[in-house]
Amino acid sequence: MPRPRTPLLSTERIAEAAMELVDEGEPFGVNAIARRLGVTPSSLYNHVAGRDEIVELMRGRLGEQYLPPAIEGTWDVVVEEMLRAERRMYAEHPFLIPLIVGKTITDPTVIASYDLLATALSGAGFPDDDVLEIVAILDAFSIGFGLDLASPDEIWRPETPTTTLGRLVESSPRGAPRSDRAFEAGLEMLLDGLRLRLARTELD
Amino acid sequence: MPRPRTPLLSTERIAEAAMELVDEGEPFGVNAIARRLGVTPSSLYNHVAGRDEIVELMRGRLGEQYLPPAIEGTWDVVVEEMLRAERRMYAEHPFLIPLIVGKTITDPTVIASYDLLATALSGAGFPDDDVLEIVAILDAFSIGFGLDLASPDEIWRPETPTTTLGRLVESSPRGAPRSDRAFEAGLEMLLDGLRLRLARTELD
DNA sequence: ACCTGAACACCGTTCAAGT
DNA sequence: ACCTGAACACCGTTCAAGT
Repeated sequence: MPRPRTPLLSTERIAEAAMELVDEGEPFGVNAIARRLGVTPSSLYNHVAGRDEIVELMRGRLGEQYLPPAIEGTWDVVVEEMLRAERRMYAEHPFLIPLIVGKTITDPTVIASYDLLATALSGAGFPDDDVLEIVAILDAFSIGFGLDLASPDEIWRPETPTTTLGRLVESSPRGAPRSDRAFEAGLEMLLDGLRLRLARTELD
Repeated sequence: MPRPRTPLLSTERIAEAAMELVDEGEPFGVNAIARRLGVTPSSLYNHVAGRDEIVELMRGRLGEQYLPPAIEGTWDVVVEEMLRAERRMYAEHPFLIPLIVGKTITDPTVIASYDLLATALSGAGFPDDDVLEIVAILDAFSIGFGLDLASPDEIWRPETPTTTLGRLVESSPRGAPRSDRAFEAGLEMLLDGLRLRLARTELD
């Protein structure tokens, strides 16, 4: 069945199938996507350059869904809203995180949201030299807590005796609730820290 | 050359070859390790259970090299020393990070260092329910900034016009120096935030 | 323009065979 | 006990052939 009159594939259909795979926690790959679409792996190469481009397609797709194109309010509201949006995104699609980690970001929607953040920080009075550094901090924060969500329920498996860790691992909440509490506490620290930093900057 | 009188392999030699591969940024895998050791891939399975166990071997190896078995000082000194140790570890072996991310930690040395941290926090007066949450924050911080080191030099590649990001990406420092500055700033925020949190706890 | 099928160079893992 | 070599079920990617 070569060259159907109406195309079987498109970047959208490929991205959609890829996201389904990722959300179900299935192993992600070109072959698996092709299987899900009832098509041969080589067919995909008529629409995308390869595996990496499919990952970037997913990043963009989620960016459109979750990241606000504009935010009203002071710089700290922008930071908070953006981090909460990323948090929701990662919480609802945790398995995407290991795939996008360490890949150059090119998707326009996602670039635009980093730009929004950088513009807000710059406008608030953070020196140019500090802005990208702060964006890096925010990113580390976001990715770090995102990975916390993607982690196995059992992060530590002590096989030797411990004085504190073992006891806590037994008794403490696991999974999403613990991670959410940690995120909230971390977010508060981060915002306080940034406000303090801006106040110090303004003293100069 | 089957069954040499003195074994060609051992977990140590395997871990060593694996680390060499990772540090050189070469693709990591069972086959590549075997090639480097001048041996058949299947030989490795006489010493390790598979790829995942080799990754955990590397984690343990680095833990022994970098993580202090004990730290003198107050809880915040413990936190700072531990994070700096992890930072050095990740900075000198950035390509390991994507491999260990999201894998259950079993290595005794690494478990012991998390235990050290948990014991210090618990002894300082942080409530039991908060300790693992804080450890999760520290971990997110550490991994987040570690990944920042493992990232490509070019994190963002704007292909559409931006108001602020593009300009900053052109002019700002890249790579390790930017990441180091961000780490230091983040560490300070984190420690201030935790001290504040403890002070609040002690008011109750 | 868009899909198939064969082919290529890889993976990680298992297992019988050899000493 | 420890290594080899063949085998298996996968990968991602390329490319000629077909309409």
